[in-house]
Parts: sequence; C-alpha cells; structure tokens
Amino acid sequence: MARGKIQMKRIENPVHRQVTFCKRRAGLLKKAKELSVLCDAEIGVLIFSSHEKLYELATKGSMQSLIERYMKCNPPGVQTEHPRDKQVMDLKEEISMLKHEIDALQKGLRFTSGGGVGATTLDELNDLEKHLEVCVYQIRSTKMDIMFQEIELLKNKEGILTAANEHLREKIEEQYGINSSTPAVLTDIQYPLWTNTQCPLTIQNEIYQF
Amino acid sequence: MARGKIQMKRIENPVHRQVTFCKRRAGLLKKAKELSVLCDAEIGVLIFSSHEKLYELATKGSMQSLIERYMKCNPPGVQTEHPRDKQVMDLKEEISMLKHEIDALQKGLRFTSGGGVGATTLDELNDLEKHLEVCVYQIRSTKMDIMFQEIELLKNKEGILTAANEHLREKIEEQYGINSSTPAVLTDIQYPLWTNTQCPLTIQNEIYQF
DNA sequence: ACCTATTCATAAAA
DNA sequence: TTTTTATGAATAGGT
Repeated sequence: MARGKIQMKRIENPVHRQVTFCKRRAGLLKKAKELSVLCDAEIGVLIFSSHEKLYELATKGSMQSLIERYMKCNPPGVQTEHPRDKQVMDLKEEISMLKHEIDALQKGLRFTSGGGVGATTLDELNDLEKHLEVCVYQIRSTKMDIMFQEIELLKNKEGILTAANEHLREKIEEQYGINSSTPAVLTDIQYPLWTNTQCPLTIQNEIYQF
Repeated sequence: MARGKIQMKRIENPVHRQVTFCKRRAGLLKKAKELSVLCDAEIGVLIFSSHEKLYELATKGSMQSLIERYMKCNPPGVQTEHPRDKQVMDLKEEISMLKHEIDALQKGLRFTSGGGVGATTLDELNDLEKHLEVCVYQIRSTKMDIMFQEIELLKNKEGILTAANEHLREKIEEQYGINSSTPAVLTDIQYPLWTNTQCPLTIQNEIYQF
C-alpha cells in the first residue's frame, strides 16, 4: 500500500514475506481490538503462519469460551439419532483402514512426488525436480504420440473418402456422358476434398508448439 | 480516522456504532484474507456483534479444522469432554481428508511410476502435466527459501572474516612501521576479500531467475 | 449506499 | 525486528 502497491498473491521472496507477515499481523490484531472496543463486539482471531506458528487474539474472555460459543451457534447438521458409540467406532475403523491404505501408497510414491514434505535438503530437492521434469517430458512425448496416431487415422480416412469421392464423381460424369447432355458444367464443381498438404499439416504444426 | 479521529472507546450513539461495525468488520475480514494470501497463512476470525450475531471467516479449510488445529497447538490439557456431535464431525472430517489424500496419491502413482503407461487419454495427460508443473514450482520455491537462508549465513561469515582480515592487515602494517624497513611493499598486496557487491549478489541474481 | 477530507497502514529501504 | 518515509487504503462524518 505504500511505495507501490503489491499483487494479491503469495509473496515469493521469503524475506519480504516474513516482514509483511509481521507488519500485517500486527495491523490485523490492532484492527480487531479496535473493532471490539468501538462496537462492543467479542472477537477472536487465529493465525497460523506458514511455519505453523500460532498467533491468537481473543477480546473479552478466552479463546476457549469464544470457541464454545461458536459451537453453540453453529448448527452442526443432522446427524443426531444414532447409537453414538457404535457410529464413532465405525468411523474410527474407517480412518484406520484409510491410513493403512495411505501408507501403502506412500511407499510407492516415496521417490516420485512427495509434495516436498519428505525432502528437506537442497540435493534431495534437486533430484526431485529433475525427476519431475523427466516425467513432464515423457508426458509431452506421449501426448505427441497419441496425436500423431490420430493424425494417421484421419489421413487414412481421408484417403478412403477421397477415393470414394473420386469414384462417385466418375460415376456421375459417366451418367452425364450417357445422357449426352452438357457434362462440362458439373465437372467444374469444387468438391470438398482435402489435399494431402492442407488440414492435417495444420494440426501437426500446432502439435510442435509444445 | 477521517474527518477527525475518534476515541478508542465504545461508540455510544447506536446508529454510529452500527455503521462503524459494518465498515470495520468488512475491513477486518478483507485484511485477514489479504494476510492469508500474501503470507501463506491460515487465518480464522470470529466476530460476535453486540446483538449476538455471528460473523466468521476461515481462509483455507473450515473453521472446524482450524479450531481443531488450534486445540492441538494449545496444550491446556483437558479438552476431552466433547459433545459427541463434535467428535463425530471431527472423525468425518478426518475421513474426508484422508480420502482426499488417497486420491492425490493414486493420481501421483498412476502418473509417475508407470512411465506414462497408466494414463491413456489426452485429457488425463494434460491434467497430469499441470499437476507435475505445480510440484516443480513448489520445489523451486522451497529451494529458494533454503538458498536464501544459506546466503544470510554466508553474509554474516563474510562480515566477520572481513573485519578479522582488516585487523590482521593493520597489525602487519604496524609491525613494518616499527621495524622502519620498506613497509610500502607489503601494503600493496591484494588480500582475497570480497566486497559486499561481489560474490553474494551474483548468487542472489541466479536465484531470482525462477 | 456513496462522497471526501483525513487519518492510518504499510512497502521498500536502512 | 524496528524505524523511517512516501504512498496507497481505510474510514468518520456528511449527504
């Protein structure tokens, strides 16, 4: 807001981000206090920094009491009539199974895309980056293969249709020849045929833009 | 704050108070959203007006999950006596998150481990490509964070070494001054010192290329 | 809800 | 972090 406005997206420079976080956090908490005092409102603010650090503010009473009050106001939805204990047990069992499944999957993924959580050193990150770039390359290659196959298919179809058209055209001309009446008019008609240098190549050019 | 500042105490005129409440509440929530976006923080705001009406904001995830996270960070110990409803809600939410995680993992596995064998349609490949590019982007961001930290460390070391070198050089000059013999030769020696505008800045420039 | 004169918040730099 | 300074934002009081 000062000395040039900034884009509303994550600040990439970590130093700038940290400085901005400090300042704006202070500003936000100040504003919250002011609103509470001026308008006699009860306000709670929870802030988890990107480094998982917690900052909080509760005007009037504690954060605990505020949260309790929030829970009361919030209609938690219709899920009332049940032997609760059994329901809870079922849910916990489901969670256990899901966690097990995640473990299995993570073993397979350990080396591919850990979302950056697993790797912490520069070398590990570099390896990961290279691997992913290779994957992207392979994907693009596969995409190109698929599109080439489609093009070949289309070319074949085109050939067949061209031949069919040619055949039909000859038939028509033959008809007019037999009737011995002004055949020249029809032979000048432009049939909607592609030559081999038109549409398919246009598609190919688009592919090469990757 | 405009047209005369106001006292930081409850606004007695109820009309003024209501107007101010609306305006400042909007301002506060906007600021919270901005801080969350700019600094990648998870933020929750709870506002109870003086008439018990609830206004809330949760950037990223739900207020429920935020409160849960808060409970974990806050070790006030006894938080066991939940109304079952909340417990069930929590479990369901956890299940939802786990399922989501499994989805993500399965996608990652299909896309990366099979060398492109798993995905067969163009759309799948495009999705995969985008996903991997996001991963690479995140990795580069993390790399930058790490390198910035290293640079700060090196800068500190540099400062210390520069000071030490300076000190030693002066000592040497002093020595030659006392011995009153051809001191000029030694003072012309080039010591291997970096100035603040050399090596470190070169590294920084490379980082900014991401 | 919309207008401005002011005060406030804050981005960049130190 | 904190301070400083130049600017963009928020908003108090009116309409």
